[in-house]
Amino acid sequence: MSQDHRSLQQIIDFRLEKLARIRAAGYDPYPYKFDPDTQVQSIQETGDDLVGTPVSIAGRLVSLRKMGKASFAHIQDESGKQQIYVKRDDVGADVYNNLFKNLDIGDIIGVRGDVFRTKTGELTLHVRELTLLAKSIRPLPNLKEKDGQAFNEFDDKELRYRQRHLDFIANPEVKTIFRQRAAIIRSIRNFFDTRGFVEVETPALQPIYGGASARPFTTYHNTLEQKLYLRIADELYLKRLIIGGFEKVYELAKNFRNEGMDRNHNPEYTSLEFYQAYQDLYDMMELTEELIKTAAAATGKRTVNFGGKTIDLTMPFERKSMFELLNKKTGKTIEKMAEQQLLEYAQSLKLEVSSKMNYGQLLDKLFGELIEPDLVQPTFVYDYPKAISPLAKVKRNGDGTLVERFELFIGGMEFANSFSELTDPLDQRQRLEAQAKLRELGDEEAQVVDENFLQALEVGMPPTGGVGIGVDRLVMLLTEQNSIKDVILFPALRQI
RNA sequence: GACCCAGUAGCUCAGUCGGUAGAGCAGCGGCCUUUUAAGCCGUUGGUCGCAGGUUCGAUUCCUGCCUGGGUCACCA
Repeated sequence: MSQDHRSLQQIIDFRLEKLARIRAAGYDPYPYKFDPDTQVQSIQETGDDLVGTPVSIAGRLVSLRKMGKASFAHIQDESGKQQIYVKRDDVGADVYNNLFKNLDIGDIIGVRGDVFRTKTGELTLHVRELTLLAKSIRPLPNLKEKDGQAFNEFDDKELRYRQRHLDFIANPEVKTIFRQRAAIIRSIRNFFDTRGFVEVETPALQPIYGGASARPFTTYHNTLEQKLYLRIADELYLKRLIIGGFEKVYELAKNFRNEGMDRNHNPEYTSLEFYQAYQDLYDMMELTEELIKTAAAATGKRTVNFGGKTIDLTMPFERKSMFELLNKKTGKTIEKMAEQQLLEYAQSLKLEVSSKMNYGQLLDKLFGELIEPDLVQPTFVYDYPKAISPLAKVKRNGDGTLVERFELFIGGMEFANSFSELTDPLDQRQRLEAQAKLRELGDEEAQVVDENFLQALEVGMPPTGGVGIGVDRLVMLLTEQNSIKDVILFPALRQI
């Protein structure tokens, strides 16, 4: 408390004095329970039919208008705000003078009374009994509003993220984003459960990290005397489950990536990965499309406004090969270009490329710059270069440079990544060893060789389709938020 | 990591072409038994993000740093 400045400390001191007066008058400021029989939303919905009916509600005091021997106030519960009318002659002089007069905005109270309509028309609870449920000793932001329009709105993003509880009190509509998030995740679980998938949990602490190209967080286990990594993906463990005979698995996992943060990236984020034995990339496309449409339906939206563009989530998703998109955009035949030609072409477009980049990285760069931003309506892009896809099977009937991989783009952003999973253990070993060479050359995001995973693959893995989806991004899309911080309850911020 | 913007009372913000600051709300005291951004009278509260520099004097100008936001780069 000593770090509070004097003006704030003064407010806290006044509230502590009130707390003491309440105790001295024999009221418990922090009692054990209260049983409200109604939520305020249902009072407002029922309307005049409720007039005269006794109800009890509980919530936080968010406005207070004292007029001597009678007062109006609003209390806010999870469902909304309710005006209450507290009159000395109805609650009793002792409660009014010794308890009610020592209340502040922010206190949590329970009230029993009956409903009436004031002369200005607001359905109001006429309080007969008032119980303090928690005394607040630290002030809230201003909560003034009229006709739904807030004054002195609590909208400083830093304060809102650092003190989320205040955000939810001052801006209760923000809670709907997180209710929708819960509904989306529930619909995802339901989607897989009804299709016979098993939900699993694999290690977040891993002795070797893998399954994606990213930099990990490291930690240390004292008893094992061993370095551990926080997972960047759960892919390799899920594949071991497929090898072991689980044929359909999914996991909603927190991943941790030690990389930059911005409106699309939080260092810890939620991924969905699912794998189905005996299926391939094209089966996964269909499953992914169905899944996203199911999740969208859970929010009741058919179209969303995302990044200033309207996206229709009911239409069939587009399916395009990377070259088809690049050729159309550039007017060239990109697949006929060799690495050197691709480099020169990218340089001619003034893209940031270097001669150290391989064929796959160059193609990925071109695609990211020229095509991704235009992929507004949901589009599956397939035929990825092998060099940047070490966990995907080579494209069937191809020349060996491409793999069976798709990524799903919506609103210019990547939402899903999928492979016909590489199941050839010898090929997989070579690809991971190639990644290890990239690491030696300084690519900190290149993947590492996981001997345990390779040995599992050697036991034999059925043909399998697998998909990874960024759940936070999906929530962003479906709740029309343009920052990942707005769909994560406590986004990462620097400690101050 | 680079660039741009911001940080003044508990909250929302003004302001100082350099002379150590104001408002509304909240708070405190008083009046008020159907108010609703309640009202009326009175009133407390600030290391002006932090640290240096220039200056007789810095919250204001300069430099560095901290925190957040935005854009870009990388990634999901």
